[in-house]
Amino acid sequence: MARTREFDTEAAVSRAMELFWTRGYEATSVRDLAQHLGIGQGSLYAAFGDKDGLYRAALEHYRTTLTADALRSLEEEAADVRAAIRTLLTERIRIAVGDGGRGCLAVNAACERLPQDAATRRTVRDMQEASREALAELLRAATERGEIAERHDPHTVAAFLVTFLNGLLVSSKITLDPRDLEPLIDVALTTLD
Amino acid sequence: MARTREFDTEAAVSRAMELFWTRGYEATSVRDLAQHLGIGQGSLYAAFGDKDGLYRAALEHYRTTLTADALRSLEEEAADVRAAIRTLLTERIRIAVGDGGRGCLAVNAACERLPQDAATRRTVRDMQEASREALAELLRAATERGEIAERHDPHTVAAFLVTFLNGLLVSSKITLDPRDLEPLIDVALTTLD
DNA sequence: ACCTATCTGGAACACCCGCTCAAGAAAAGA
DNA sequence: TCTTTTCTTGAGCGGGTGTTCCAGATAGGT
Repeated sequence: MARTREFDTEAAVSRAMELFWTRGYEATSVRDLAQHLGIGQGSLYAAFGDKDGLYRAALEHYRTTLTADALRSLEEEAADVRAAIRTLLTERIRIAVGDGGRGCLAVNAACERLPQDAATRRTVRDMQEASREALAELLRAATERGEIAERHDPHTVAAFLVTFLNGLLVSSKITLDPRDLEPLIDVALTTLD
Repeated sequence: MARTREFDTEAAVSRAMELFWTRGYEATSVRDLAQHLGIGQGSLYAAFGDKDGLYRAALEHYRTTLTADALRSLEEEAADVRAAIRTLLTERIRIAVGDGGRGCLAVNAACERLPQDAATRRTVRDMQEASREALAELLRAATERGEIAERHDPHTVAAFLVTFLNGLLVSSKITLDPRDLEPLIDVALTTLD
């Protein structure tokens, strides 16, 4: 009864995410996007409303893929918190130095679009709170097992780790060599002793 | 022999810095800038070359004013490293949450303009290396006095603190309430025990 | 008081932006 | 096969961009 959409929406969002990630929001034009996604501008607007709509879809895509990766990574090493956290942070650095130092889309979004864009603030805050809570639960369990010291509240340590990760993701854009950053993880992990 | 410039260049750079700081590079138009500085666009281009030139001048102004503040702050509490570092980080948070969460111009610059802009990468890297070295020297002296433990190399701890500060400056844009962030400083400072 | 060099604001330029719209193409039901 | 509906592309719209240029103003040297 009607013509079907020719392009895969999720694949398009994924490609848009790549572009926004390395170039930022303002520096990426709708023409660049349409060309990169392999569709016309009309299709883009029909599917996503406007440039900002596509950006939010990209940010949401980033959240889900990253969350999935992180959860998988954490479950693999549930036995050793330190190892689990080290793996998590190391992996995030590895991703962030890619493409000449693209960093983290969420951190980039916060830096470029805040304080003006309230929607971005909410999205990023939600992402970080989810990470914080997952880490807090991990730390709480490890404290119960006696694996780490009790000098700090698990929630506070979790918040510390999330903020430290923000820092690593910024530094990844400046430094590019993971070997300069990885030793900092060891320092951060001594807060668990 | 010639007409003299009517506006104070440094004051103009300072006001440009304010605008770039809260809005970012791309989202700030040359017309906005000229109006905010109270000069015509012709004068702006005569004095700074182009938009990017004014941005670099603003970033340089940021570096000098911030460095001056930081050095003054550090010298005041040279007797107690922990207090000195806590004061430094607290003060930076206080500035970063201002204006609805403007963050740090250097961190914002890195996030918005890297990896494309090599000049910005160099400037920001230099700023951070200077901070790192100042902190490393502070930590080295404190280690000699037996004030902090020797489990980590001072240079590594200094790099850790700079990266952690990057994280705080990002989190300041998202969270806005210093009281949510200050406890994280205590966690970070336990790396010195 | 005149001349010259540099300043001044703002109009004008070419270009690119985000976005819309019209005309044609493709799929599914009659 | 014809119709209907939604897809497709790309030209076009109004407006904003970074930048240039010009006519007038203002200072100091002669």
